[in-house]
Amino acid sequence: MKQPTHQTKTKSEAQSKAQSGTATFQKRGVTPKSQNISEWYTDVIVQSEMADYSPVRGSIVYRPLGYAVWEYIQAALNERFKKMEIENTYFPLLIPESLLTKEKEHVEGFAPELAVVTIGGGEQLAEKLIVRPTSETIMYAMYAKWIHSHRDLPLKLNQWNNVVRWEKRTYFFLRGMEFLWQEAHTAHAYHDESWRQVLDALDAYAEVYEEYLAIPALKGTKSTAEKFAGADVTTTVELMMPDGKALQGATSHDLGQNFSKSFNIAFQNVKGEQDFAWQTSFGYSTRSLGALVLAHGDDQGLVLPPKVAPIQVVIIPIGDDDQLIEQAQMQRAALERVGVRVKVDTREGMSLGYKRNAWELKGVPVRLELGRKEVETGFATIAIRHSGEKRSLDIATLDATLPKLLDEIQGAMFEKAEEMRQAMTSTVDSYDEFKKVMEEKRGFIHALWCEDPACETKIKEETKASTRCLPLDAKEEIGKCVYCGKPAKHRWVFAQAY
RNA sequence: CGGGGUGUAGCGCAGUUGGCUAGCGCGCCUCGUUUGGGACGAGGAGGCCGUGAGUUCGAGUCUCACCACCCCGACCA
Repeated sequence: MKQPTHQTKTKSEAQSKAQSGTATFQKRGVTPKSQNISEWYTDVIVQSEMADYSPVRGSIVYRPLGYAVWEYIQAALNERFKKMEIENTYFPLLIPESLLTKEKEHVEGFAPELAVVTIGGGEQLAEKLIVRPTSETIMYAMYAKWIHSHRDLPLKLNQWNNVVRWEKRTYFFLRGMEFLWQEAHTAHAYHDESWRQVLDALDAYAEVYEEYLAIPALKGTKSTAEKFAGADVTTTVELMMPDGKALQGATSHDLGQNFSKSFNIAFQNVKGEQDFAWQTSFGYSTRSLGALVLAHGDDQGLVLPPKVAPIQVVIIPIGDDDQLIEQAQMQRAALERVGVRVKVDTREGMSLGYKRNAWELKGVPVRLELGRKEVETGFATIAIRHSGEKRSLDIATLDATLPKLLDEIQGAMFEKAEEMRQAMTSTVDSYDEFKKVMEEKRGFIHALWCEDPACETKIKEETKASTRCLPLDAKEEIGKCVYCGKPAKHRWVFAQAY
């Protein structure tokens, strides 16, 4: 089938869009999600003003709406890190080349996507500086300096920063030349303790995805081929998107002693012997914003779960008489007192329809309309963004009913995402079945695999599906590899990755 | 890195076999009338036609080179 190119497509679409306002319910300028999810995705992000393209290739600008969502995520993670006694720090952006090359697997993993500074102050640098693709190396150089005794452990530091990876192809939030994330790096005296840390971090990630972004998270371990360069074990939270592709939501790595041996992070243990620290690292990036858009958005635009919505309730006064505006402001004050984030849209010269569409596009969970009718009856008209449902609520008790409604929405959005994921999850026992699922609907596929990387590669080549993880709760199941028929012990989860 | 496409007003685009003062829609500004699902009228502002060279009496239009961006595939959070 011939794929029309983006440009010729938007050309014809722009024409139909301009004229189709009355013909369909389509949001002006937003490609329907079902028609082309990738165009829809970009349209929604740009037009909701979450983010925009920048003059730098592959790098985007996080606009206030996008950044505010990121700040809620940061707050949620910081809270959890604090409980784990992880402290925030900041390390340099530029890393001396010699440091980066210390861990062999690590360099090899990142070499193709490094940005390198060779000139500084108009002069060739004696040693090149690497723009960090991640900070293991520079942090561990310092860890070596700071850690000498078992009493210096555990050391648990996090930083919120930006990293650069020279991606060939970029995509809003999901894959960028520069992205924002947090990277935490811990060092421990014992492996059981560091492994516990790996899992605790993974739990925190899953919690934030589920409780804040309302997206179910599948926890598991990565295959050898998919693990982080330099890690012994990589654990992951995998998310299912509505188009049947999986997104790696965050990763938490057991680094063993790989880095502590190359960076000489050594300490004297309780017995007085020299030992190398057991390390972990874990990260969560702005890719999660992409997951949020994909998972919940619809043809009307963005849909934000209340917990990460900068505006949870928008009040639109219908008409511009002063009493009405005053009513709206009073409601806002009352709602703010109970912790609801509210905006009153008093902009003049815009029709009601225009405002409704504008706030729908921006994903505000609840729209509250106050007009003559509402004031007379004492009941406000409420529109719920994610379901499109409308309700009538007693104005006098909004400060009690709206917080409850927001919780209800948060829960309903998760339920909906969970149903979608279940519908997108299959268990197969033959390769024919496997291929059929990949052709028809994709999604998560649970299949027995012998854990031979050769099979993994073949499956990926033939179906585009790679191993996403071995779920943490997977039970041992003796059987035959879905591809080669050799003995297999576990059912791995496969999917096409974003 | 391979394949495709596009550069003309803030955005989306049209611009005929080269021709005179470069156009349309949306958006923007001013004034007025409006506001229960993207309001209307009148007036107005806004252009090194991606960059450079060439052909020509004359280039948005033809030729060449370059640059940039977008889309599709192999790698990555």
